[in-house]
Amino acid sequence: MRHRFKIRHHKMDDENSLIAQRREKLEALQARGANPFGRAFETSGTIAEVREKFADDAALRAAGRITAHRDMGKSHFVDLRDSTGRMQVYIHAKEVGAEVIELFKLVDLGDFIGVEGTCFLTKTGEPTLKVHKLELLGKSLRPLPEKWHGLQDVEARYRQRYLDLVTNEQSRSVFEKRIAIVREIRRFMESHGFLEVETPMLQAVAGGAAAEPFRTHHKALGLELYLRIAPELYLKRLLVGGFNKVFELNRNFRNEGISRKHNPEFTMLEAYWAYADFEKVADLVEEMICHLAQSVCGSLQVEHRDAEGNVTRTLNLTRPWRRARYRDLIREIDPEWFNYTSEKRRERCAELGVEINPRMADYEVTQQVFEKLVEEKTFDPLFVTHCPKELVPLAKQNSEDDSLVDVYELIINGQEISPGYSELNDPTTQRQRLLEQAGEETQKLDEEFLLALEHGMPSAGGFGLGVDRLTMLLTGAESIRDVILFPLLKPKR
RNA sequence: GGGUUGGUAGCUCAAUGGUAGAGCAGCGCCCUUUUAAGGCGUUGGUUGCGGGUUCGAGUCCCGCCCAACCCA
Repeated sequence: MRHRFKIRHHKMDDENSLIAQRREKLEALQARGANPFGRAFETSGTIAEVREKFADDAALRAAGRITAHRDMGKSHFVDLRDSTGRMQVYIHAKEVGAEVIELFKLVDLGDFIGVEGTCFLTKTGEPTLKVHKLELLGKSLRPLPEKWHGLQDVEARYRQRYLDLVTNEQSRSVFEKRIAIVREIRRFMESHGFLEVETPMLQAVAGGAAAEPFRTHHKALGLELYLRIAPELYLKRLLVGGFNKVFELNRNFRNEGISRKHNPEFTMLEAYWAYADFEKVADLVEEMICHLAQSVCGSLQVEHRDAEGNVTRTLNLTRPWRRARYRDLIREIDPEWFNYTSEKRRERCAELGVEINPRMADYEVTQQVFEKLVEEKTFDPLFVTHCPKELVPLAKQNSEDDSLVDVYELIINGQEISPGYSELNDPTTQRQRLLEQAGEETQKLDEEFLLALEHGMPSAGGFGLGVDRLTMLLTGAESIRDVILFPLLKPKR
């Protein structure tokens, strides 16, 4: 910003001159008795609201961050921005007191200011506030990223998300959508009679899923604890306790690899519905995701775009969604698949370009085919039902075919989005399954949970829904890091 | 964990092994309604870190750090 402000060119050791200059302006402000970091400032509303109230010659007050400055000599145009929009502000040397001009000389791009001004339209028709009062509300000591390209560096966008949000419109829009998704999930679940509950994140036994947990320690109790990998076993205790419909929408933690689809902490919706089954749950999830798409994207046709704005894919969420049995989907790849010997299946994998390793059991080989040739190629919603029990050991067995379990796996956009179960409520079977799953590590058995089941749990349907992945598919984000405000990164240095 | 690509000024990006540059931002000057304002001038660098090769390294080699993508 061009000012007739004398900069003393003493260079600080650990700072570049841009920061030194701003510090000098800060000191100059303090020397004048101005408060560079401001106080409460009454406004006529958010910037979007101020724009709505805009009327010729009306006096309005607005506050925001300065993101641009156009210096015309005696007159200055400043862009004031908040999360709701942008407002042009006009400062004229002869029409405003010398005090305001002196103050304005010490203001930089990135500073927060509050102004009071009169509405007028410029020659080009831009609604503008002609300033007569100006107050500093927060001095910025570091320059913002460039106005035109914004912050491009991917690493910096994750580490300094605040700069990403300030400069990149599309990034802020993704997070606003995420916020709306979370809000609408709560509204939807509550309007369907589900109660939101909170269950422990610190658990003595990390159960409810097969995943590596994070360990932590409780000092006063001298107790080793785990961050939960799932809330399932506590939510089921609540069914035992007589709650009919419960859900929890919160963080889970898994101490595993990081990828485009995985962050060590991630947000899940998990819900249990007494006297329902996986098919009723599937109906509910279908209805909910359609509601979310409609309210957040305004359509059931969800378009994904590349950086240039070209549509790369359109997901069609129109109901009813396809439901198909696991084995039928495999037969669509190869009608004879289940008549083959183990050896023949492995040969077919090679022909189909599906990589397998020799240690895999037959059902794992089939699952590889499923993942590569069905899941990764399915974009419109698909409920996969009647999975083999080996894949989902903790669900209820099918009453007609005990090699199958009563579950669905919902696939959208080539990813698993939501699993749904007819929940296992037989304590004896549940104990056997958990024992098999725990193997040698019997300390992983949640005896308190099994005790609860023995008191009687109603038949129930349950489901999980990955909120991060759902946000990815509704916003078209390619990476989970683009839908998590502060994804986990290694500390720099 | 493996492979590939990348890390240069506050930001966005250039630079055959031969004096590290541009635009924006900043600073100075001009301009009384501009819109990525404009014009003239100008400051700013431990090229991620550490070694090596070379008369000479941002560039080539080795190691390390961080990130993105792919694979496990």
